[in-house]
Amino acid sequence: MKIEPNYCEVGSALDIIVGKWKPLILLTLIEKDEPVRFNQLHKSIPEISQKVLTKQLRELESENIIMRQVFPEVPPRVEYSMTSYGLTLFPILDAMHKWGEKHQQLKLKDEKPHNNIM
Amino acid sequence: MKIEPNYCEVGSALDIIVGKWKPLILLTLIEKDEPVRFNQLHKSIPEISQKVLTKQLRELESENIIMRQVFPEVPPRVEYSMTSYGLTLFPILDAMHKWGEKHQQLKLKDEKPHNNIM
DNA sequence: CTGTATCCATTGGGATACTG
DNA sequence: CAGTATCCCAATGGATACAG
Repeated sequence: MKIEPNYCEVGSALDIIVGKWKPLILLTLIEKDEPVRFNQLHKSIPEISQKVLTKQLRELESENIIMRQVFPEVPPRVEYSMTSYGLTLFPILDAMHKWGEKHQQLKLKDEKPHNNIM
Repeated sequence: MKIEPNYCEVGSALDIIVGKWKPLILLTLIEKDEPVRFNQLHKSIPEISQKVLTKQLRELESENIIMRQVFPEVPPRVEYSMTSYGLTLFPILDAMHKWGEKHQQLKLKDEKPHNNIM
Protein backbone atom coordinates (compact mmCIF):
# COMPACT_ATOMS: atom_id res chain seq x y z
CA MET A 1 0.00 0.00 0.00
CA LYS A 2 1.68 3.15 -1.17
CA ILE A 3 -0.77 5.83 -0.25
CA GLU A 4 0.54 8.86 1.55
CA PRO A 5 -2.24 10.66 3.36
CA ASN A 6 -0.14 13.78 3.72
CA TYR A 7 0.20 13.96 -0.01
CA CYS A 8 -3.26 12.80 -0.74
CA GLU A 9 -4.75 13.17 -4.18
CA VAL A 10 -7.90 11.24 -3.60
CA GLY A 11 -9.77 14.47 -3.22
CA SER A 12 -9.22 15.62 -6.76
CA ALA A 13 -10.98 12.64 -8.27
CA LEU A 14 -13.69 12.77 -5.66
CA ASP A 15 -14.41 16.43 -6.26
CA ILE A 16 -15.19 15.67 -9.85
CA ILE A 17 -17.37 12.65 -9.27
CA VAL A 18 -19.32 13.97 -6.35
CA GLY A 19 -22.67 15.42 -7.09
CA LYS A 20 -25.96 13.69 -6.60
CA TRP A 21 -26.35 12.72 -10.23
CA LYS A 22 -22.87 12.90 -11.66
CA PRO A 23 -22.01 9.21 -11.50
CA LEU A 24 -25.26 8.41 -13.21
CA ILE A 25 -24.63 11.02 -15.88
CA LEU A 26 -21.15 9.71 -16.51
CA LEU A 27 -22.24 6.10 -16.61
CA THR A 28 -24.99 6.95 -19.02
CA LEU A 29 -22.61 8.74 -21.33
CA ILE A 30 -20.07 5.96 -21.08
CA GLU A 31 -22.62 3.29 -21.78
CA LYS A 32 -24.22 4.96 -24.78
CA ASP A 33 -20.76 5.57 -26.12
CA GLU A 34 -21.98 8.30 -28.44
CA PRO A 35 -23.15 11.90 -28.10
CA VAL A 36 -26.35 12.18 -26.13
CA ARG A 37 -28.82 15.00 -26.33
CA PHE A 38 -29.85 16.97 -23.29
CA ASN A 39 -33.35 15.64 -23.46
CA GLN A 40 -32.24 12.03 -23.81
CA LEU A 41 -30.14 12.48 -20.74
CA HIS A 42 -33.08 13.92 -18.91
CA LYS A 43 -35.25 11.02 -19.95
CA SER A 44 -32.61 8.57 -18.74
CA ILE A 45 -32.64 10.29 -15.36
CA PRO A 46 -36.13 11.68 -14.99
CA GLU A 47 -35.87 12.39 -11.27
CA ILE A 48 -33.40 15.17 -11.81
CA SER A 49 -34.65 18.67 -12.44
CA GLN A 50 -33.59 20.59 -15.50
CA LYS A 51 -31.78 23.14 -13.42
CA VAL A 52 -29.70 20.60 -11.60
CA LEU A 53 -29.00 18.55 -14.70
CA THR A 54 -27.73 21.64 -16.44
CA LYS A 55 -25.60 22.59 -13.49
CA GLN A 56 -23.95 19.21 -13.11
CA LEU A 57 -23.30 19.06 -16.83
CA ARG A 58 -21.69 22.47 -16.69
CA GLU A 59 -19.48 21.39 -13.84
CA LEU A 60 -18.38 18.24 -15.58
CA GLU A 61 -17.75 20.25 -18.69
CA SER A 62 -15.65 22.81 -16.86
CA GLU A 63 -13.48 19.97 -15.57
CA ASN A 64 -13.12 18.76 -19.13
CA ILE A 65 -14.72 15.43 -18.27
CA ILE A 66 -17.49 15.79 -20.80
CA MET A 67 -17.90 17.70 -24.04
CA ARG A 68 -20.76 19.92 -25.03
CA GLN A 69 -21.56 20.42 -28.67
CA VAL A 70 -24.12 22.94 -29.79
CA PHE A 71 -25.75 22.60 -33.18
CA PRO A 72 -27.16 25.88 -34.43
CA GLU A 73 -30.45 24.44 -35.55
CA VAL A 74 -34.09 25.03 -34.85
CA PRO A 75 -35.11 23.49 -32.57
CA PRO A 76 -31.76 23.66 -30.83
CA ARG A 77 -29.70 20.53 -30.40
CA VAL A 78 -27.01 20.06 -27.81
CA GLU A 79 -25.07 16.85 -27.47
CA TYR A 80 -22.95 15.68 -24.61
CA SER A 81 -20.22 13.08 -24.70
CA MET A 82 -17.28 11.89 -22.66
CA THR A 83 -13.90 13.37 -23.39
CA SER A 84 -11.00 10.99 -23.61
CA TYR A 85 -9.80 12.58 -20.43
CA GLY A 86 -13.15 11.89 -18.82
CA LEU A 87 -12.87 8.26 -19.79
CA THR A 88 -9.80 7.96 -17.58
CA LEU A 89 -12.25 8.08 -14.69
CA PHE A 90 -13.62 4.74 -15.71
CA PRO A 91 -11.45 2.59 -13.42
CA ILE A 92 -12.76 4.57 -10.48
CA LEU A 93 -16.39 4.28 -11.49
CA ASP A 94 -15.83 0.64 -12.23
CA ALA A 95 -14.26 -0.03 -8.84
CA MET A 96 -17.14 1.72 -7.15
CA HIS A 97 -19.66 -0.13 -9.22
CA LYS A 98 -18.16 -3.50 -8.40
CA TRP A 99 -18.00 -2.66 -4.74
CA GLY A 100 -21.52 -1.32 -4.74
CA GLU A 101 -22.86 -4.41 -6.40
CA LYS A 102 -21.41 -6.68 -3.75
CA HIS A 103 -22.34 -4.34 -0.95
CA GLN A 104 -25.87 -3.95 -2.18
CA GLN A 105 -26.30 -7.69 -2.58
CA LEU A 106 -25.14 -8.24 0.98
CA LYS A 107 -27.64 -5.69 2.17
CA LEU A 108 -30.38 -7.49 0.32
CA LYS A 109 -29.32 -10.82 1.74
CA ASP A 110 -29.44 -9.39 5.23
CA GLU A 111 -32.99 -8.24 4.82
CA LYS A 112 -35.68 -10.34 6.38
CA PRO A 113 -38.11 -11.99 4.02
CA HIS A 114 -41.15 -9.77 3.89
CA ASN A 115 -43.66 -12.19 5.31
CA ASN A 116 -44.65 -10.05 8.22
CA ILE A 117 -48.38 -9.51 8.55
CA MET A 118 -49.22 -5.85 8.36
CA MET B 1 -17.90 -2.14 -20.13
CA LYS B 2 -20.64 -3.79 -18.16
CA ILE B 3 -22.13 -0.98 -16.19
CA GLU B 4 -25.87 -0.57 -16.19
CA PRO B 5 -26.85 2.94 -15.23
CA ASN B 6 -30.40 1.88 -14.53
CA TYR B 7 -29.17 -0.56 -11.97
CA CYS B 8 -26.45 1.62 -10.68
CA GLU B 9 -24.66 0.81 -7.45
CA VAL B 10 -21.97 3.40 -7.67
CA GLY B 11 -23.89 5.54 -5.23
CA SER B 12 -23.56 3.14 -2.33
CA ALA B 13 -19.80 3.31 -2.29
CA LEU B 14 -19.83 7.01 -2.86
CA ASP B 15 -22.19 7.68 0.00
CA ILE B 16 -19.74 6.09 2.37
CA ILE B 17 -16.64 7.82 1.11
CA VAL B 18 -18.08 11.26 0.69
CA GLY B 19 -17.47 13.68 3.48
CA LYS B 20 -14.90 16.40 3.47
CA TRP B 21 -12.38 14.45 5.52
CA LYS B 22 -13.43 10.84 5.17
CA PRO B 23 -10.96 9.81 2.50
CA LEU B 24 -8.14 11.28 4.54
CA ILE B 25 -9.35 9.53 7.66
CA LEU B 26 -9.56 6.21 5.87
CA LEU B 27 -6.18 6.59 4.23
CA THR B 28 -4.62 7.46 7.55
CA LEU B 29 -6.08 4.41 9.21
CA ILE B 30 -5.11 2.20 6.32
CA GLU B 31 -1.58 3.50 6.23
CA LYS B 32 -0.91 3.21 9.96
CA ASP B 33 -2.34 -0.27 9.82
CA GLU B 34 -2.97 -0.31 13.53
CA PRO B 35 -5.44 1.25 15.93
CA VAL B 36 -5.11 5.02 16.08
CA ARG B 37 -6.18 7.21 18.93
CA PHE B 38 -8.59 10.06 18.47
CA ASN B 39 -5.93 12.60 19.22
CA GLN B 40 -3.42 11.07 16.85
CA LEU B 41 -6.02 11.25 14.15
CA HIS B 42 -6.66 14.85 14.99
CA LYS B 43 -2.98 15.64 14.84
CA SER B 44 -2.71 13.96 11.46
CA ILE B 45 -5.51 16.16 10.19
CA PRO B 46 -5.25 19.33 12.22
CA GLU B 47 -7.53 21.40 9.98
CA ILE B 48 -10.58 19.44 11.00
CA SER B 49 -12.53 20.48 14.05
CA GLN B 50 -13.20 18.07 16.86
CA LYS B 51 -16.88 18.14 16.22
CA VAL B 52 -16.58 17.25 12.58
CA LEU B 53 -13.92 14.63 13.17
CA THR B 54 -16.17 12.95 15.69
CA LYS B 55 -19.12 13.10 13.37
CA GLN B 56 -17.34 11.61 10.39
CA LEU B 57 -15.89 8.88 12.57
CA ARG B 58 -19.36 8.08 13.86
CA GLU B 59 -20.69 7.87 10.34
CA LEU B 60 -17.91 5.57 9.19
CA GLU B 61 -18.45 3.47 12.26
CA SER B 62 -22.17 3.18 11.67
CA GLU B 63 -21.42 1.88 8.19
CA ASN B 64 -19.11 -0.66 9.73
CA ILE B 65 -16.15 0.73 7.84
CA ILE B 66 -14.12 1.48 10.94
CA MET B 67 -14.06 0.13 14.47
CA ARG B 68 -14.15 2.13 17.67
CA GLN B 69 -12.62 0.67 20.78
CA VAL B 70 -13.01 2.38 24.11
CA PHE B 71 -10.56 1.66 26.91
CA PRO B 72 -12.00 2.46 30.33
CA GLU B 73 -8.96 4.28 31.57
CA VAL B 74 -8.13 7.67 32.96
CA PRO B 75 -7.48 9.63 30.90
CA PRO B 76 -9.81 7.99 28.43
CA ARG B 77 -8.41 6.20 25.41
CA VAL B 78 -10.32 5.51 22.23
CA GLU B 79 -8.79 3.77 19.28
CA TYR B 80 -10.02 3.60 15.73
CA SER B 81 -9.13 1.05 13.11
CA MET B 82 -10.34 -0.24 9.79
CA THR B 83 -12.69 -3.19 9.78
CA SER B 84 -11.99 -5.94 7.29
CA TYR B 85 -15.14 -4.83 5.58
CA GLY B 86 -13.80 -1.30 5.45
CA LEU B 87 -10.64 -2.53 3.81
CA THR B 88 -12.67 -3.72 0.86
CA LEU B 89 -12.94 -0.05 -0.05
CA PHE B 90 -9.25 0.02 -0.76
CA PRO B 91 -9.46 -0.64 -4.52
CA ILE B 92 -11.68 2.39 -4.82
CA LEU B 93 -9.46 4.65 -2.79
CA ASP B 94 -6.48 3.30 -4.66
CA ALA B 95 -8.05 3.95 -8.04
CA MET B 96 -8.90 7.47 -6.99
CA HIS B 97 -5.46 8.01 -5.59
CA LYS B 98 -3.75 6.87 -8.76
CA TRP B 99 -5.99 9.01 -10.87
CA GLY B 100 -5.52 11.99 -8.61
CA GLU B 101 -1.78 11.65 -8.71
CA LYS B 102 -1.71 11.78 -12.47
CA HIS B 103 -4.29 14.50 -12.65
CA GLN B 104 -2.55 16.62 -10.06
CA GLN B 105 0.78 16.23 -11.76
CA LEU B 106 -0.72 17.38 -15.01
CA LYS B 107 -2.15 20.38 -13.25
CA LEU B 108 1.25 21.19 -11.82
CA LYS B 109 2.88 20.82 -15.21
CA ASP B 110 0.36 23.21 -16.68
CA GLU B 111 1.17 25.86 -14.16
CA LYS B 112 3.47 28.62 -15.22
CA PRO B 113 6.79 28.79 -13.45
CA HIS B 114 6.41 31.33 -10.70
CA ASN B 115 8.95 33.80 -11.93
CA ASN B 116 6.54 36.64 -12.34
CA ILE B 117 7.55 39.78 -10.55
CA MET B 118 4.96 40.68 -8.00
C1' DC C 1 -8.23 12.89 26.44
C1' DT C 2 -12.39 12.47 24.02
C1' DG C 3 -15.77 14.08 23.30
C1' DT C 4 -21.07 17.34 23.40
C1' DA C 5 -23.68 21.49 22.74
C1' DT C 6 -24.63 25.79 20.28
C1' DC C 7 -24.78 28.83 16.89
C1' DC C 8 -23.90 30.14 12.30
C1' DA C 9 -22.61 30.51 7.18
C1' DT C 10 -22.46 28.19 2.99
C1' DT C 11 -23.87 25.01 -0.29
C1' DG C 12 -26.47 21.56 -2.90
C1' DG C 13 -30.32 20.41 -4.58
C1' DG C 14 -35.61 20.65 -5.46
C1' DA C 15 -40.07 23.04 -7.36
C1' DT C 16 -41.78 25.95 -10.42
C1' DA C 17 -42.20 29.27 -13.94
C1' DC C 18 -40.38 31.55 -17.80
C1' DT C 19 -37.44 32.19 -22.54
C1' DG C 20 -34.82 32.24 -27.19
C1' DC D 1 -35.46 21.83 -27.27
C1' DA D 2 -32.46 23.36 -24.00
C1' DG D 3 -32.00 25.90 -21.11
C1' DT D 4 -32.46 30.56 -17.09
C1' DA D 5 -34.42 32.76 -13.12
C1' DT D 6 -36.35 32.57 -8.45
C1' DC D 7 -37.33 31.05 -4.25
C1' DC D 8 -36.72 27.66 -0.77
C1' DC D 9 -35.14 24.01 2.35
C1' DA D 10 -32.05 20.61 4.55
C1' DA D 11 -27.66 19.17 5.26
C1' DT D 12 -22.70 19.96 5.85
C1' DG D 13 -19.20 21.80 8.02
C1' DG D 14 -16.73 25.50 10.93
C1' DA D 15 -15.90 28.19 15.52
C1' DT D 16 -16.23 28.17 20.05
C1' DA D 17 -17.30 26.83 24.59
C1' DC D 18 -18.20 23.38 27.85
C1' DA D 19 -18.07 18.42 30.18
C1' DG D 20 -16.92 13.69 32.12
